[in-house]
Amino acid sequence: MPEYLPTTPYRGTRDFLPPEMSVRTQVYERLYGVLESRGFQRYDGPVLEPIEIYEAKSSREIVEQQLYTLTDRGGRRLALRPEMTPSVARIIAGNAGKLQFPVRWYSNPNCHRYERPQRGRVREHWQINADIFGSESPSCEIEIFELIHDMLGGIGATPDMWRLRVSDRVLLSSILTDIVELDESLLRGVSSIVDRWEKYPREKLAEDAGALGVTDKQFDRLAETLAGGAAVLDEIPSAVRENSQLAKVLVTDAAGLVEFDPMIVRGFDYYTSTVFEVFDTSPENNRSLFGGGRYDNLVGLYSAQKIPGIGFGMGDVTLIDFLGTHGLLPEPLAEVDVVVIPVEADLADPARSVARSLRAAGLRTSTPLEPRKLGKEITRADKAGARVVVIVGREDWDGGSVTIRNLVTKQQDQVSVDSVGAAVRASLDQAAEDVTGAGGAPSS
RNA sequence: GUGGGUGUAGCUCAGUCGGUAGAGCACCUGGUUGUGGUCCAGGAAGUCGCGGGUUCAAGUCCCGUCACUCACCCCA
Repeated sequence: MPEYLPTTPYRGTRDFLPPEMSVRTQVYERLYGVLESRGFQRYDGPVLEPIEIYEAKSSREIVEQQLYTLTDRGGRRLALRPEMTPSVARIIAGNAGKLQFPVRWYSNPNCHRYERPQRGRVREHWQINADIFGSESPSCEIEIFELIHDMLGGIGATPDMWRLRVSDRVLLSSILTDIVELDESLLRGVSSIVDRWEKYPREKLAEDAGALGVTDKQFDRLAETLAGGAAVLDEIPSAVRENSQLAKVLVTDAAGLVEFDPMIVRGFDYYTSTVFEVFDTSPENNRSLFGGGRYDNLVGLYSAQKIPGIGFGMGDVTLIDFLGTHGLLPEPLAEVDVVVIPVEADLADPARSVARSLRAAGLRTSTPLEPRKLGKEITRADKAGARVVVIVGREDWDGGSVTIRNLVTKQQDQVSVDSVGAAVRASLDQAAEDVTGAGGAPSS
């Protein structure tokens, strides 16, 4: 008995068969289209990076528990990238001399984290990253917020399906030190408690805060402040607000793009000001979809230049879950539009010739790779999603014609070889009209 | 790292009181010459997750293990 190797993909990674790949590709292409319509340019980088670029600024959990690491033959310590931001900061720093700042960049890298797979989380995912580098203007925040609206709109989501909640690390620090009157040494620990605020019972939060050294009075003040939401903005000293990118956005028309919410914190250490997170509003998928923020010091790890950045990462797993929850997933694309079927094996050459002219006419066309009975081939063509087959028979061909059969309308016509492209196209258009006419789909 | 659920054909699952495996769908072939979806007939396809134990006998009982999955932790 031979011992076979496993066919399942490595834990937490996925194979994408053509139908799933088609769905993913269609979603991505819409998103790329939106990004490029706003002048974002695509870049890419290596999946392997020196481990140090994560040790410096990513969250501690990522580095200590979730990094895939390896040592190369030269003894260099490397990691599979768990996220793209450190890489893009490195690329920006290394090429700053030839770039015209500010730049708008995007990418769609696969990223790896060693963790336990569950809904919405795997070990390898693809994450669209969109970032702006080289500007401290709050216009960058507005650009990113508008981009998020456009991207979600571009994949069919309506504004009631999601919420864009924003905060600012500068404002949060002020809330914690000026309003709650915490010592600065507690900032990090208490920020983490704020991050978990919605997910835990009050007693648990109080206990954790107490363990850090937060007094009951301070905790109550914190709870009261967070419950007040945006009202806290008025209490924050104006000198602080001048240092907050987000505060500047919130006094413009663009304030309507977001909801200020002091409970938004996010786990990465490198965020310095604006932070934001998009949530699904559906009760069935009530979760954070993606998020990002401003990181003004990350490029500074690589060079003396001060190049601020702001951006976000949108992962494919949560995005596909979101689209599925709201019934927004596109249908997989059919294999081909047309299959050209020779009735006899020795008509394969004519069939390929007809197929070539159909492709020249812009139609996705295939021919059978193995000879089978005509009926079988029509079945296969139908299952492949072709709406038209072209039948190349001996008598027709000798007389300079072929037969086109529309699998949707069942209409069948004999046409001259010269006009086959136009005839198939007309047949496809007719079938499409029949479908939309009968379906009565809403226009929006 | 912690806890729960589930592992039988490609898929969804059944399998009684232990007696060495079934259905539906899908797939392939045929129902005579160049016409699909229905119908009919036939066919192929299973290390019952894996290892051990109990037993004359294990898909079934016991132990272990692995995988998948959901949740926690944390986060995207």
